[in-house]
Formats: sequence, C-alpha cells, structure tokens
Amino acid sequence: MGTRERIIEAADELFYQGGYEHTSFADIADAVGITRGNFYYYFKAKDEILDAVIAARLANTEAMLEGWQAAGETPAERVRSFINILIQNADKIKRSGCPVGTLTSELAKLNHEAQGAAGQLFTLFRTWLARQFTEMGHAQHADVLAMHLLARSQGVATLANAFEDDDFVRQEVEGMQAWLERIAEQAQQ
Amino acid sequence: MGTRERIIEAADELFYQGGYEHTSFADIADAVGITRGNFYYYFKAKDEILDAVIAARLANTEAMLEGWQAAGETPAERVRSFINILIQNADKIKRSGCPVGTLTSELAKLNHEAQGAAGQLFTLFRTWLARQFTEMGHAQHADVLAMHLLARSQGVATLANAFEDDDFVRQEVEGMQAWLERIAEQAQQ
DNA sequence: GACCGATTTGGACATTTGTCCTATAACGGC
DNA sequence: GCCGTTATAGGACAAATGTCCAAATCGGTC
Repeated sequence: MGTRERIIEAADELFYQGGYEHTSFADIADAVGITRGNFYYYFKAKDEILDAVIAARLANTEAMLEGWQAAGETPAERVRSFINILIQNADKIKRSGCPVGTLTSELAKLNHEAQGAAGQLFTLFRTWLARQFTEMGHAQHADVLAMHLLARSQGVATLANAFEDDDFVRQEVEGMQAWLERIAEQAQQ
Repeated sequence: MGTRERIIEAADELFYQGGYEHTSFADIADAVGITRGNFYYYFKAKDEILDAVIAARLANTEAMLEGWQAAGETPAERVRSFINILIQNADKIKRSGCPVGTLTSELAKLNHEAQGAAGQLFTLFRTWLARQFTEMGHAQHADVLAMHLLARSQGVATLANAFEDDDFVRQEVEGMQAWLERIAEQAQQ
C-alpha cells in the first residue's frame, strides 16, 4: 500500500478515535512512521486530509451497502444488516461513538466547509434505507422510515458511548429488529 | 452578576456552539469583555472552567427537571415536557446539536477526565425519566423505557443537526408522543 | 487620607501546530 | 552509469494557545 493510502487510513482511524481537530499532523505522521515533511508532499493542508478521509469513508460505505444489497435476499433482511452493525462494532462504538455522527457533529461545531461532504455519509445510509423500505412496499413513507431508523441508531450509538452499557445496546437492537418485523409484515398486507 | 458567573455563562455558550477544545481562553475572555490575565484569577486551568460549566449545567438541569416535576400533573404530562424540548430548542439543536450529547462525545474522544461529570448530565435525565415511568406503573421496565426515550431524543438531535430538517423533527416528536401515549395507556390496565 | 486585600491588567514564556522550503535519497529509463 | 523524476527527511517560521507573574487599580476600613 502506498504512503498516501497509509496516511489516509491512519488519519481515518485517528479522526475517529480522537476527533479531527484534536488530531495533529505529528500524530498522523507518527502513526504512519514518516516525518511531517513527507506528509506535506501528499497533503498541502489539513483540510485536504479531511477531504481524503471523507472520500475514503464514502467509498467504503458505498461498498458496504452494495455488499448488503447483494447478500440480503429480502429488503428486511438487508435492513437487518444495517441494524446489526451496532452489535458488530459495539466495542468501537462504546469507545468512540458512531464515526458518521461524531464527525458530523464536530464539523458542525467547527463550522467546517467539509460539513456538506460529511453529510453525504448520512445521505448514503438514508437513501439506501429508503430504497429498502420502498422495495418492501412502503414507497410512500420510505424516507420517513429511513430517517426514523437512522435516528434510533444514532441515539443508541451516543448512549452506548456515554454509558458503555452492552445490555442497553442489545435491548435497543432487539427493539429495532422487532420494529422492522412489524413494518415488513404491515407491508405484505 | 459577578465576573466568575459571567465567565461560566460565556464558556457554557461557547463550549456548546464551538466545542470545548476549539474554544480558547481568548475566545471566552473576549466574549466576557475581560483580559486573559484576569481569567487566570478565577480559573487556574482550562479543565477548571470545564468543571465549572458542567457543574452549572447540572444545577440548571436539576432545576429544569424539578420545574417539570412541579408543573406536570401526571407522569405522562411531565415526560411530554421532556420530549418537547426538541421543539422548543429546535433552532439551537439544528445549529449545535444536543448540549449533553455533543459534550459527552467530545470528552470521550479527548479521553478527558471530566467525562464522568458530563455523564452525570445524562444520568440526571435517565433517573428522572425512569421515575416518571415508575409512577406511571412501569416500575419493572422504567429504566429501559427511560433509556429508550433518551436514545431516540439523542438520535433526533444528531440528525436535526446534520440535515437541518424541521419536518423530520416534528415527525419524530409526534412519534415519541404517540409512543408515550401507548405506554401510559398500557400502564393503566 | 492611609492601608490592605481583592480584582484587573498587560505582557512574558514555553510549547504546539499548521505551513512551507531546501537538501538528500531512491528509483527507473536511456 | 548517468540523469530526471519521485519521494523522504529535517528543520525553519509565524501564529495561536495554555500558563504564569508582577504591577496597577479598585474598594472598603480604620
């Protein structure tokens, strides 16, 4: 893997764990094992690394969504994949929250110009979920249902981070799966 | 109002709008209209302002919860007050998210020692809500219900901040009020 | 009016941070 | 084996930041 990719990967992880502003050039350079000077050869400003990290996250997210799309036989099954990331990434979420939500919040506070790009991450999930609900037969309320589920996941991530409570996450995930079940049945009538 | 209180108030607002780490001594001093030197007379370190701000928020939150407790005739009515802050503070939330959730997330990423104190803010809401559900007749699941509602509010705040969508907030608030209605009726049987 | 503690000022200080530049090393084509 | 491009190293630089201090000012008491 090239140096540029290694920088982006390290920055991605550090931005997630410690926040964008709190992460310095030196931190990233140390993590990659290069000098600050070399850093500047690839990124002329801190904003550019952020842009690159967001672009990478967008690509990864798109790939993940396409994977779910291909793997799940029914829309409900695919949405279940989405809900389950709360379980699969439980440890990371307990430590650092949701990578999308926390980045968006931070950039909003910084009034950073990359706000829009980061918001695209949310939009990716939003439209993908809405698509599933449409295919389920809820075309009319697809976006409302998508936003509802997105909001619940965000809330669970925030409180999981604050309280570090595994039982709570499990309980909420079960609640969301049950809700999804009802929505799916409701559509088949 | 004394200088110390003015500092805390200004810091509270700035921490909310711009985040804790991103807010500098100079920012706060400018907002209050004093010099950085005078600042140090009241707070020897940045951590101490944070502690003072959190203490003030805890006191304000407690007062608000007591106010709701006194004003609402039934537990359901009181919980309705909680849900409605999403409407009342809609503008601030669209701009800066939830003051509790965003502070907690930031401190988690900074690994700041005040994490526990900030978490107390969440606990205040959690126990107050659980108390309402207990009085409603849901003693058994009071805490689960409290955490569920807290999570949903957090999620709405995060997405309201990300998408700045008023309709979404209204829709979710209505959904939460309907959910509350069901919970209350269910208890009376 | 003199005195003393509380308050405020303005700036010094070291450190960190983002940015930038020049010199050196690595590498591939001829 | 030479050379031009690419990549890396190392440090310079200004600005910002948290911290700290000595001097000045204010306010009330005797």
